[in-house]
Amino acid sequence: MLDINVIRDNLEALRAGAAKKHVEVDLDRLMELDDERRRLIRLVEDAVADQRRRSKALGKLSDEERQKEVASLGELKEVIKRDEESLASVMVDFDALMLRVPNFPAEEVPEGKDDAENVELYKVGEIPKADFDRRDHVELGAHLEILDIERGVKLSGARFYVLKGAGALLHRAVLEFAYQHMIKKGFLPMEVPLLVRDPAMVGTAYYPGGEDQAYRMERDQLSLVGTAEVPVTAYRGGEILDEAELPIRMVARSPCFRREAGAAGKDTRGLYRIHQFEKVEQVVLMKNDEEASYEEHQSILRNSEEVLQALELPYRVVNVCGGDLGVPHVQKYDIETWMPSRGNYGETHSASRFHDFQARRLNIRYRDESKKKRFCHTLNNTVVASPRILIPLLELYQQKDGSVVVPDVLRPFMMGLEVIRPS
RNA sequence: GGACAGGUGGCAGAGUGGUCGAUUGCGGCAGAUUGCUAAUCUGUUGACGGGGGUUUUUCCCCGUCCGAGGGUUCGAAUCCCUCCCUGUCCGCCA
Repeated sequence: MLDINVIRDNLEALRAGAAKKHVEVDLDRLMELDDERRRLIRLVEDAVADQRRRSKALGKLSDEERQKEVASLGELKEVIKRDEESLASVMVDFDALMLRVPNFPAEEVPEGKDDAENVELYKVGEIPKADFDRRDHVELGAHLEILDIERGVKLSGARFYVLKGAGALLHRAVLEFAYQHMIKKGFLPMEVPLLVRDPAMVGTAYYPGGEDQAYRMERDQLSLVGTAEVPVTAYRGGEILDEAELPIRMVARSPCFRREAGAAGKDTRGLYRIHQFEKVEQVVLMKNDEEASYEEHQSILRNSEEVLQALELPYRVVNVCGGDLGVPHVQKYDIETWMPSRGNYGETHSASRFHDFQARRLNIRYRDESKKKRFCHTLNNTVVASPRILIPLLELYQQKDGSVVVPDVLRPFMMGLEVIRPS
């Protein structure tokens, strides 16, 4: 959410920003609603002040005067009630529209309407050539008996899977490796609720707009999170922090649930697009400083690159274009890891910078040196998401004989297993 | 799930229809006192919104906020309803 005053003062810049993001938002209507809202607030408050004064003065009046005054106040009460109802109805529309006003995209965000126009910034690692025909992860997984998609679908439907044996171990190993990597860097490990109330979903800007992508337990009014970003970012919601506490760097490992509505028929093979996966996510809460925020964005991007480099997986970093940005974003970098079966890089990480957009919705503030309250800045990035990362891991580490070598850094997390072979 | 008791300012804790935004204590901040510290004394001390003023800071006026939302009333922290949360006991349960 943006400050209404900032919106008023930068209306044209915001229009341009929304256009860059290819987001439709009726800012003229917002201005009308804001004018009406301010007018009604003044009207109601002046009337209430009058009502209070006259009500208090009732005791000093004679019986006859009091009777007349009470009758007159009764009429005033009706007027106030009517105006309050008008205000409430304007506020409903105003608040709903405010939640849909997109954040300003950064200068360096490229123009473009969808992910095809994301701009590659750099590549790391050579794409290895194999002197044999590689199997894709689905075939390989079946051959090694570590991945069972058929029975996953039997249990839960399309886009579900079962990992077993060394597959289950590899999944947990890559997550644990990433988790510990972040803890060593000073991030605070967190275990958080995965079912959250609406304010957490709205605060992180998944709602409104993303309702179709989330599993919502209507009976309990809770949503299964699609990322630990939601509970971890919302964790300090409503609080006023000490500046000395900042930045707060947190890391959480959690299951993630996504409906993938609208993706029917897309990426149907294998582990790429699934309803349930696990992710290690880094989240930063920091002071309200655009330059520091930018630096932190670079820093959380590097943290994840370190994980891919330790796994020796080739990847590239892209600067996400306006049309592929979400409503809350200032800027986003995706990391795409080389996936032989796709013959291309596939998205494995997403590093986001929001300025105070989420913090304003979540009401996370701190007192700065001059004791002034300011909204924090928030950022986050994937550290690793599995099983999607198992696609390049299995496909690139496979040997001619159909076995898969376990990357060195993961062996300690796999009870020393060095090579995955059929049982 | 059932029964009971509660939710008041950073914390503790008064207040049961009318100068209550709220007694008091602790904490915080400022000052006094004292070689320093501690102790003591004095003062001060919330959030959000609207308007004015300044437009960096300070300031002034008004409104709202006693878990949330609704209701009764000329007037609600105080009465009523719904929901949320906490505690205790019972039931169920990984």
